[in-house]
Amino acid sequence: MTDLTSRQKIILSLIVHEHTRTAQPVASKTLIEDYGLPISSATVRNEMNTLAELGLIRQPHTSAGRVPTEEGYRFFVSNLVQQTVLPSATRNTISHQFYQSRRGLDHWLPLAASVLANQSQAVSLVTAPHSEKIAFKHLELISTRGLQVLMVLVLLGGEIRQQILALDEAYGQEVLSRTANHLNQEFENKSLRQIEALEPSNDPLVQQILTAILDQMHLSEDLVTGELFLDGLSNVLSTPEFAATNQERSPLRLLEERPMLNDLFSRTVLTEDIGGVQVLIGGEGTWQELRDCSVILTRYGIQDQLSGMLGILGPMRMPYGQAISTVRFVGDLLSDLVTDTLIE
Amino acid sequence: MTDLTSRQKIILSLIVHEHTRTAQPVASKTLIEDYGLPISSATVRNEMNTLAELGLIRQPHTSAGRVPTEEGYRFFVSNLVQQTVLPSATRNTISHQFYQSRRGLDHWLPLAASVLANQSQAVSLVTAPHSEKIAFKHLELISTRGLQVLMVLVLLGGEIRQQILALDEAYGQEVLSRTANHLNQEFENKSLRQIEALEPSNDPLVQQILTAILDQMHLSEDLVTGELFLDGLSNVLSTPEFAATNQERSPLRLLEERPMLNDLFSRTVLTEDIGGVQVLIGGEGTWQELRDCSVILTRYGIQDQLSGMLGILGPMRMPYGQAISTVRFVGDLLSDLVTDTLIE
DNA sequence: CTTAGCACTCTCCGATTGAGAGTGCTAATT
DNA sequence: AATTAGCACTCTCAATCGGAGAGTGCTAAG
Repeated sequence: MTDLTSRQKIILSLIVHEHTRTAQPVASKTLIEDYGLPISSATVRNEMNTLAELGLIRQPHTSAGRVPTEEGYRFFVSNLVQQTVLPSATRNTISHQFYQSRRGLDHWLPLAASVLANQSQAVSLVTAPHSEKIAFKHLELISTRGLQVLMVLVLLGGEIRQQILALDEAYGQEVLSRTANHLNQEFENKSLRQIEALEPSNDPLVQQILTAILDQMHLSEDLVTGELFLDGLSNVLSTPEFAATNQERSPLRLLEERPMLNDLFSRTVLTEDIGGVQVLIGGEGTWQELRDCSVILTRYGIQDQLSGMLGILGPMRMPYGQAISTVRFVGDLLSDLVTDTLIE
Repeated sequence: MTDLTSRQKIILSLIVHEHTRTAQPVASKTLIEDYGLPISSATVRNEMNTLAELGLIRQPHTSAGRVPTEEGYRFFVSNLVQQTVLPSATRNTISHQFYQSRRGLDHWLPLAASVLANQSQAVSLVTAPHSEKIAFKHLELISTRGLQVLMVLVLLGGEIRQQILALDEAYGQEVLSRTANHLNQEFENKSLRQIEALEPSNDPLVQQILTAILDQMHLSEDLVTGELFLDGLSNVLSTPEFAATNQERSPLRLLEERPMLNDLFSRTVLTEDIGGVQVLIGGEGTWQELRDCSVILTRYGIQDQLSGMLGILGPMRMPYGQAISTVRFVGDLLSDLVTDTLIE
């Protein structure tokens, strides 16, 4: 598939670049004039014909300029895109924002979304990191009033889940604390499966709490529950690709449908895989809504322990080089932060 | 201001109703044909002239039908809107969703947003409830590794805040638990101000933790940090009022700007106040972006203790009766739930 | 005060037109 | 064999025009 002459590659790159800039079909004359190609427009047109036969570019209509096809973008991203290095000033500014602020994912995740959106001028998505293996870390029972007890459950990895329990019987804070401590010793670092396998207790209080703990751990197992941070919606509202001309078919709809998003995230086999950064171009036949869009995703965190997804969604006509670099950079940054603050 | 004849009120109501339905200017003939008014179109036109002089309706251009003005909608909402009662089937369905699911705000809030969005076919906003007075409830220190400690802070009202502390010196879980218990006894139910007023401890560990606690309590004081749940974006993407024709001026932009949102929420003096539900029509001169939109808001929770905001944002042309009822219903529902599970 | 009647105005839609952009093809050149 | 100049051709886009239709405002009669 790499059997393009170097001149054809240059021309394809230029078409992609120019079309990204102007959103217009690219004329042969534009290329030689604006980019100073040392050949004539007729030659460019001949090459364009070849590229069109290969399905990499197309004409919106006879006698118009050329536009990259989905395939064309794919070829470009796989073979031609040059990773831009973010200017060190930009990198420093971004890092600084993360390291100066209070430590904690609750700040970092929205911040990551914000940075991604601003840098890429697209929509950004960041999911909260999620443990591969759910395991118990710490339990706390806090008496509130009447039969109500606030249960705070900390999982390995640092995920915190809370629930209000309505107990069958009133217990003092004294008893609750003792029970919690007892369970803390018994369960520490045990996985969901291990806890499930333990034989049930006779104590009704323990039984009730155990049920709640298992409930919460099961919930935490589902990706669906994880928090999702979005930003940059306003960046794309005005672009034609996101306009809701085609009623109800706007790509933004995807962002509100958790099942679809999880599907998107869990798609491990993506067509383009650039050093951990995955590029999904034009919905890859699966997502109608993304026909004119691209998604750039990466996983961050710690392999097999605590990881999340982060990426951007923008028009297919997108500065891929910069976008990929930005996603990678922010991903690496978050990975470092997560590693530093891992609860184990 | 209520000095309209009853016939004028009927005509205004019908114009509002019809325009809400069709989004088109309303002709005099339409009113008598579709709504069976026992008068002629000429009479209707005369009345329309009066209404136009009062600034309640206007013509987009000479010889077109009439459209309600901002003032017209305001008059309608203040004087004419009839609160529809949600069908009991609908009410039951909604209640059921809340009461069947696991108890906990983390489920209820997104659910409320989803219900509001579906019912109103507009964008919904729900903020997490927030304590008026920040006060300490419970502290937990969990040793993780090295110098790192996970601090979990429960505030009165049930808000949970977590932070990872990097201590100066390594302490065992033993010491941490003792310290936490000690602070729990000393601080229980104390407000931020009271804790600030206490004289500092000599223990360096306590000092460091106290700093973190106060930091977190201060953060919790800012509305800005509260979580915000949105839903129903796709409901309005295709409506002209939300289209980003006027670049960067889409009402949806507001939803990404926390300062603006807080401003909106904190605006206590709203022009229309219907039994706790506030209706903001056309941005009220303050929000340019909302020129063609309306916001229906209400506060839920427990007065002076733990409360949040919830509401919808839709086109000015909106079925106010139903929208107001829905907002009120969901607000009351959440208030009940919050009251039931209050941490005190 | 209400209404029938009618002229008037303004929008909307389709058809028409001309200019301009950009191509494809052919024949000449390197 | 590859490149290029030249030119006719095609298609879009924007502007213009005109007629149909919707809806009003006004006047005069009931």
